Amino acid sequence: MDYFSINGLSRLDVKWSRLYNIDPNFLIPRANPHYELIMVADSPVFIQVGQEKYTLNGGDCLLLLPWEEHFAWKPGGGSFFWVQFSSDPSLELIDAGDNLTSLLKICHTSSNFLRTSTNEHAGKLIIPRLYTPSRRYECLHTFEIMINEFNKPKGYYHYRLNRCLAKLIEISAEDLLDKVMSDINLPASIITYQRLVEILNESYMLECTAASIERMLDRKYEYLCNIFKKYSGITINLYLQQLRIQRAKYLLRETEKSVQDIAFELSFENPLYFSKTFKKLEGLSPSHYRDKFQTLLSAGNPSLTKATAPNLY
DNA sequence: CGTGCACCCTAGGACCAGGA
DNA sequence: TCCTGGTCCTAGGGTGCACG
Repeated sequence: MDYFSINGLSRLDVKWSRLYNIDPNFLIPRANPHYELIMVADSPVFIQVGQEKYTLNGGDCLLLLPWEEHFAWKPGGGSFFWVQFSSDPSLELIDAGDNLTSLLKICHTSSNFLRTSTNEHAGKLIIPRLYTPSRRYECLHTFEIMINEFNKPKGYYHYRLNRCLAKLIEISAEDLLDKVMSDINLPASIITYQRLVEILNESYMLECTAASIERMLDRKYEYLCNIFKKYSGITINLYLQQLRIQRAKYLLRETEKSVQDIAFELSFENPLYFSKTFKKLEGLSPSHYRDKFQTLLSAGNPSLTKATAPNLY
């Protein structure tokens, strides 16, 4: 069984959505450049994807990858809803050999608590290639809404289409999570981890020492390092650095404060060390970052404001 | 602001205790 | 016996300082 992981902050874009009544043309192999989600309205649907033959019944869903060849492996059949969409970043195929339970546990409990600007810390959703949603009538209804929006486009219909697609993906991911995780109680260390993240988020601009964190959580710092690394995949120090540099970038863009003042504001006792850390994480020094931003701002793009300049976040 | 260096603190692994 | 929470130990990475 194939599974895919999709970043919780992925940009989903619906390209097309229709109800397809199966006709003889479906015997001819076809492929398209986008992801395609199929949901059977009238069964059966005899569909072959690559070498795999499926007989889908009402309510069954199947996810096809871009350029994946598919066709009817025998004549006849009913109809299915389909939606084509793009995703940025792309969906990742998960090796069938992986332990799905631990993977879901990690996805369910990990880095989504971290408050940084990078997409890699967004929670991931795991969805199966082939599934029958428990809320199938809600899914069918959602497909009907999408097709209606597509047939009579008005107002912000494209935005509503994308929301519908996100809902279909969410239902699929929630189903899988419920099925696999129903008998698993999350360990107490998750609670400690959540409280730790909360403390880091609130105090990253102040002096945040190992001793003070130990006091606040009444746990050995070594243990806190362990669970933080376990659930987030990064170290406490790196996370604090990311939060501080994120704030530094904002101050460099939006204020006239000197690099030294910003360093002190972010509890860097040594401005030189601040520059070094900034360069390590961002690839350029604070002053270069500010210069680059100013250059972009005055490069003639009238829509570029301080709050919207790209490539610098 | 970049680089080199020395020192110290952090993080990871080993280990233990307790509970199921 | 396995799993989870927690502690101890130590290698090496992080940090701060000096200098160009």
